[in-house]
Amino acid sequence: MVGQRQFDERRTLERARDVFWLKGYGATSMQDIATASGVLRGSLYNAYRDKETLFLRVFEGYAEEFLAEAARTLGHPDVARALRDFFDFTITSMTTGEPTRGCLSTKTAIDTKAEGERIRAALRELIDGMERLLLERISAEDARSRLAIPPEEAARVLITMTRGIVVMERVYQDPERLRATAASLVQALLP
Amino acid sequence: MVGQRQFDERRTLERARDVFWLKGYGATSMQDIATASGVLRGSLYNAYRDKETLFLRVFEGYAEEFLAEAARTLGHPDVARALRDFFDFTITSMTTGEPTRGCLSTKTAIDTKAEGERIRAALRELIDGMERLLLERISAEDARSRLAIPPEEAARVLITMTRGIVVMERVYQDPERLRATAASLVQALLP
DNA sequence: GGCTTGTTTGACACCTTCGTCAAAGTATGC
DNA sequence: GCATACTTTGACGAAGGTGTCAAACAAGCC
Repeated sequence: MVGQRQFDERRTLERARDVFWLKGYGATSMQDIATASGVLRGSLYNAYRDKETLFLRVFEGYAEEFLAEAARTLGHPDVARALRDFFDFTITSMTTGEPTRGCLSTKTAIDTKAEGERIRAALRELIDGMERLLLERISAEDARSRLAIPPEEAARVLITMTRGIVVMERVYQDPERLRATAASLVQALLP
Repeated sequence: MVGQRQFDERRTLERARDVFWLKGYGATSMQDIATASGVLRGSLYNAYRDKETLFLRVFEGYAEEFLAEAARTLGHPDVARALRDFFDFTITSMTTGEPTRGCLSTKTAIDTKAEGERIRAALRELIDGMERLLLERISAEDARSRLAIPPEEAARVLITMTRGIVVMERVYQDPERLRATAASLVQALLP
């Protein structure tokens, strides 16, 4: 290789992620990312083709990290506790920052400027992954018998609930309320 | 009055609502609304001051109508059926149109370009109203005893779930799946 | 008819966006 | 030291955004 990339790719993608996360896909301009990363717009276009492709690259890393951390939070031997830990993780993640950053995947799902099929597919992949993790956990011996409804249904209710919590965070800005709602659901699913 | 408004205000606000609903607040331009309504941009600015004020005006009508219809759907004497009817109404509402329009309040809640305090307040008002309706219904004699968790908590879980369903609609475009998820939750809350 | 008062209209100023491109720069291999 | 192959850089074009404003207009009142 000759004309080598001058900027730190890892760092740049991280900055891009932060901007996309905070402002959302549609409201983020390439200039925003250029400013945040210190890489000129032209270089970004040269390296990543366009905004959508750059975003997909960023989202890939985000999803991977998110799933890895989520899996860790589901580790507690008591199912109810594991689920609360899981919700706690997502809530902490979305209420981090000032102003709070919310949830990148949900922002993207709702963003009308992010309706391309590639983005949709990436979103589905992440949500499917989260649902799979939840299903695995609540299908375990100890959980299965305690569930109020079949594990497949419970997993879908749980994953849908995380999305709802994200929206409520935007409206009420109250993490405690979110945790309480999550705990209520867990209570109902594991009576 | 002398210089009277030339355009049909009711019709214009309806068109504006449709555009906001489809594209979301941030992605909608005044020109979009001008085109959809046939009213020139200048007239819109003259009549409504700016985009945010116009939106608030539109949202007011939307919220009122939504609450009225939601209240109607909760009327069935059997609680479980009433709740399913309620979810059915929201799901039908968001999957109407081609492409499906989703949910205006959720789109607005997530839109980073709609972070003004007036808009936030309007959103809270609507969600509070929906929660109140749900709480009233499930606090009724017949329901209270059947609930797996206290009615206040159940109401909050339910309203949060509607928001989650909106997000899942965006990702999977599958109304049946949404209805199934809603039914699962109702099943868990009313065992 | 003419005054008043608001609406309509189209042009305007100014800013931001995306994506492109030619020219300049630079590290490597030979 | 020079050709190669890629990146960087700044300018560019075309499009679209918000909000403003002066002039034209229309309807009622006297």
